[in-house]
Amino acid sequence: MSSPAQSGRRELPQNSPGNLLSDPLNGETPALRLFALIELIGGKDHFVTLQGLVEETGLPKPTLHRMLQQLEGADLLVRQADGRHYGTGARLRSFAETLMLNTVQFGARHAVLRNLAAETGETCNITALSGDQVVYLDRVETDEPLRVQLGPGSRVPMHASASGKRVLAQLSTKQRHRLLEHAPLQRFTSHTITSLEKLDVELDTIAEQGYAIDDEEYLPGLVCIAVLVPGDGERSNLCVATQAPVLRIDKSSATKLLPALHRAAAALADIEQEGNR
Amino acid sequence: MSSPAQSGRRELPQNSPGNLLSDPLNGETPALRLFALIELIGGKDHFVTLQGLVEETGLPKPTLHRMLQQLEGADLLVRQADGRHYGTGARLRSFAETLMLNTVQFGARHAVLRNLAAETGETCNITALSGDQVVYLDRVETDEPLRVQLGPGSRVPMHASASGKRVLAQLSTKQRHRLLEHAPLQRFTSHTITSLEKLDVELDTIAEQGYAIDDEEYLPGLVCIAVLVPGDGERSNLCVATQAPVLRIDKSSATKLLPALHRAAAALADIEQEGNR
DNA sequence: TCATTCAGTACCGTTTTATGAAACGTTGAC
DNA sequence: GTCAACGTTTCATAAAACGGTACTGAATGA
Repeated sequence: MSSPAQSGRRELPQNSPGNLLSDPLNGETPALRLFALIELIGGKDHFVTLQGLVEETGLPKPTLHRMLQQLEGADLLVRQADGRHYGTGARLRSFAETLMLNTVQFGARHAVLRNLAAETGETCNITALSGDQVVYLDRVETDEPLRVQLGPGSRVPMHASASGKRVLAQLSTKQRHRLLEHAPLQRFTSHTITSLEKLDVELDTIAEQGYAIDDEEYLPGLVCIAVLVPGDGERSNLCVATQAPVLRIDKSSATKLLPALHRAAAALADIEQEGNR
Repeated sequence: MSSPAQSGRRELPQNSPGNLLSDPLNGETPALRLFALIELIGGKDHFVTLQGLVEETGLPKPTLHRMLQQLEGADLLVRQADGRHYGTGARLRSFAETLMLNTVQFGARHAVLRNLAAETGETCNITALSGDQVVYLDRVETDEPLRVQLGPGSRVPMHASASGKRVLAQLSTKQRHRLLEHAPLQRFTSHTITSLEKLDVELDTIAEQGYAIDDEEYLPGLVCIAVLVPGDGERSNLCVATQAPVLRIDKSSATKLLPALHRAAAALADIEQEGNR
């Protein structure tokens, strides 16, 4: 029962270039700002004070005070004996442990991915369609010094990525257009497909051959090849992909990776099957 | 002065009528309720759906929907391939790991470890399962000149380490296989267990006897013995372990360290339970 | 095929929280 | 005693969450 087609909307992430990790403490909804504060404090190997946080974050003092109070009340932070230094609380540590313990699913996925990366010698990703963008769920980097940086959690448009195109290709023309019509096909490189007609042709080809290639359509010099991870039904929005600089792998030689990719996809499908209870 | 009756805007939980358990999802401030939702989802070893959460929490559907949307937008949760199951996102996992690395350094954990190292005269570690590998959270080195170098933060495969095997041993056969079957059991030494069947036998033995031994399975000449640090619930992914060259401690003499290890594990469990101070 | 069902999503008036400038307390250094 | 640096409280305003109701589209069934 895969239902990838989602109604077009959403204006949440708004990951504009300058705003990535720069200050998650500003411009977000209060709850997320609170969480970002926890992250900030939890990421330090020393205690923090109100004043220190004021200087570091630029937030008004009363605001931070209220936030800390709230977190302390929830036992997420703990005030030290001197009353002015905050550290992480028991609940937070317990949470971290539970979290790590219950990521069996993720662990299994990661193992498959690492195996694939070892086989291919290149950076490998697991991606999923989320909203109207492709999100990187997990990644294993190659050892090669020459590589592209794109952390897990980052997002990429559908029409300019191998994974995005592969997912789109399994939809009917009508469904594709419904997903695409609300956002223009933005151009990133000279190879980016920016016309709906050309994209349709490309997607039909992809549907036929089973794999998609991003031939420097998003980042110059970066080639990527993606195959679907089959889901319960006939459609899926999960992909596994390998990427490399065009210097090492070009559009034609990329197909040599297909056997390994398909093997990994089958393994991931197995895992997914178990995961939904 | 610790005055328990805090004047102020927020009355403490004081579970109002009709609450099943201590219900952190009701009666709290929105931000904390959001966090409680993350905890709820992160504490499960399977994915959740909107409908399932509605039934479990009793919160109105639109409210939960909004919360999930918010968390997904922040990359704290990720929607699975079918678009209706939610799981923990990359940001959350990365947060958990950072947290464990940082909370371990200062504070009582390190003291326990140092004490254990003094008692045993060998290098001691605290480790945790992260993804599909074992990560070293903290370590105290022996004074002996002959020793092995493996810094904190470094990773080791599950099937070839005492800690990894000890953690695996508490899982069901099915869960173990889900984690292991899709990536080969890589061989490191002639002692490495590379067959699933043999590993299963070994893990069952470990579950029974309570401790795991790495008998030169990862590095030639290195023996390691690990026990679990009990957590809140049944399972834990935290281990404490001692390692030494086979010249000083071999497979049979390693069990002499067990009393000290168990004492340290109990101490660490206490620390986890109580928070600090 | 068309009707039905139901999980998931959007809407929007109401209620609840968060916000932050300013003022107030408290502590400790000199 | 005065000062300075922080932590804490107040309060009018702005913003966000809330949740009943209604809509949508995919899955299911007749």
